[in-house]
Amino acid sequence: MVKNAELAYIFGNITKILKIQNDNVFKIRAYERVADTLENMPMEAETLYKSGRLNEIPGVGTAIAQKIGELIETGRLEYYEKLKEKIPAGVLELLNIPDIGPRKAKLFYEELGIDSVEKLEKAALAHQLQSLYGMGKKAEENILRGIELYKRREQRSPLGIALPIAEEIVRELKSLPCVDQISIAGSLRRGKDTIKDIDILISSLKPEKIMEKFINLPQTKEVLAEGLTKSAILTKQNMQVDLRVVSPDSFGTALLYFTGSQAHNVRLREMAVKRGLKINEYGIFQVKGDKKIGGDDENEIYEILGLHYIMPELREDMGEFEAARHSTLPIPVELNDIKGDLHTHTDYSDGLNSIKEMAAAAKQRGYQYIAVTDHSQSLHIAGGLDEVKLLEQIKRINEINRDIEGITVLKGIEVDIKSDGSLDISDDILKKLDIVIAAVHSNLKQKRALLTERYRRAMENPYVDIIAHPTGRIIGYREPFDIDIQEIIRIAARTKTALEINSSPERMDLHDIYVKSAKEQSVMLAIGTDAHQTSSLDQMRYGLAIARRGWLEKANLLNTLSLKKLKERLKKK
DNA sequence: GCCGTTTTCGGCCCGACTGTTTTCAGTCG
Repeated sequence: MVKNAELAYIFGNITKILKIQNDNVFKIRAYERVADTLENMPMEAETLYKSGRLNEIPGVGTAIAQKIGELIETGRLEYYEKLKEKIPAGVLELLNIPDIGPRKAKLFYEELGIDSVEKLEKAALAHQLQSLYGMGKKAEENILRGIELYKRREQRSPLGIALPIAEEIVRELKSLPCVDQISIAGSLRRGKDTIKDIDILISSLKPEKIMEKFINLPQTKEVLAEGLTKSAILTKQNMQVDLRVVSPDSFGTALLYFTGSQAHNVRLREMAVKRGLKINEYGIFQVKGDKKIGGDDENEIYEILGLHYIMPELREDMGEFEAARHSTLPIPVELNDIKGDLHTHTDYSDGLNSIKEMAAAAKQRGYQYIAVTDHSQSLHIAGGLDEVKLLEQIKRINEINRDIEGITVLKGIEVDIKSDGSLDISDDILKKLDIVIAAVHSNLKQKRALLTERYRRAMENPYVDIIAHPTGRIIGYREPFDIDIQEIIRIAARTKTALEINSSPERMDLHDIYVKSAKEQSVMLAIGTDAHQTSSLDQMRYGLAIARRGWLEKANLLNTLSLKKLKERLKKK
């Protein structure tokens, strides 16, 4: 089985090589588009290939269809092999570094023979890059900073990437009859926005059978460790997966132990000691006589320690013990509390699906409403809407709302906040919308005070309801903007502007710690998937993880409100 | 390389910013 992800990876690499070779930009775009589509489409390309329907994939014509066919049939692609002879893989790696594009990669490779990140770093530290045409001191510094970022990205994966990989492995292991209980553990279970490796815990009386299956999974690229209680593999996506197998009567304490965080566990064990108890991964024991008094159920451990159950997302030793003792733990918001998505795109800008398709997909997910918030005009590349086109879309949505039942499409916009804090769409037009999301997409390196001021102006606009992806970070690629986030939270509170929890895996923005402080200042939050296609509406759960880690309850979120209540709550137009 | 059919050939989203230039290339989104 050739996975879409593998095809996407290869077409992505072809794209990169063609860019470095300075090939026809439209040809490059064609490959790039296909790589992107392959990665995100729900249907397996191989399935389509077998029924002769590859050309149904948008952007796939005869040439690319032939190449996909060759890959599926033979596992390799002659065209790709030839390209790789000219540009080594290490040169492609350079493109993942911020501030390095095809031109610089080519320059470094041809002039200095740089074909790896390590060599690039060496050359930069030796100030060899400065002398190259078009390069200078600052460019060299930027590259060194980019390498640092890049290295960190290598270490952690976004929740939205790691979780599906983990779930697939869990599904496969679960098929073994000797598996008693199975759970994802570690930071992934705690819903952290980025994950270093995947931890999976199984209880079983036949660990050898489980380990055998595990190290021979189709995902396995390399076996890092192999034992009866603990094994580790590296997947084809270079993600480390640790598997632990314990006996059924230890599942609860083992899960507690492997879920962490370490700080949480330390506190928990300290509390046990004070009660003459001892917790390890095999159970909770009375120190006197070493008598086991529990261990098969997580909840039981908290109970024995006189605590309410603390859900994994809160286990960071960030006040959860105190809250558990005083019965002030949040009542966690659940996926079925979510009544709608407040940040989506359609084919009016850079989305893939029509308004109707997005609405139908939202309805299918049990929502009452979906806000269509396409980009505004200054984001040209995303096909941002000018006022004429926006008015046209408003009209279209009114028609659709008359036609469809069971879901309401909210008329919205993701309006660009310009460098001076003014908006990209006039108030006269904004007031015709149900919901206005404002976002910064340009001039990202403004000075802290200036950028914060820019946000202030936007939030003070009477029509702005939500600030999208407030810190602007792209995980592993772009640091959060240099903004005074606490000041922004204060302004949000004063202006009754909601802050977004953007669910797209690479953003996961606002970060949980700021979500919590926003809640503490009575700022409303709104989870938006930023979906550019129907399937991405499912990313809601990643934003939900942030919300839960941010101690949010139903009442702290705009999109747990019914349609009627939401409309009352949005800024008065 | 894909797409459409008032085009089977000629289009195909491009503006802002940065750092390096002395008029613009490279990167980003």
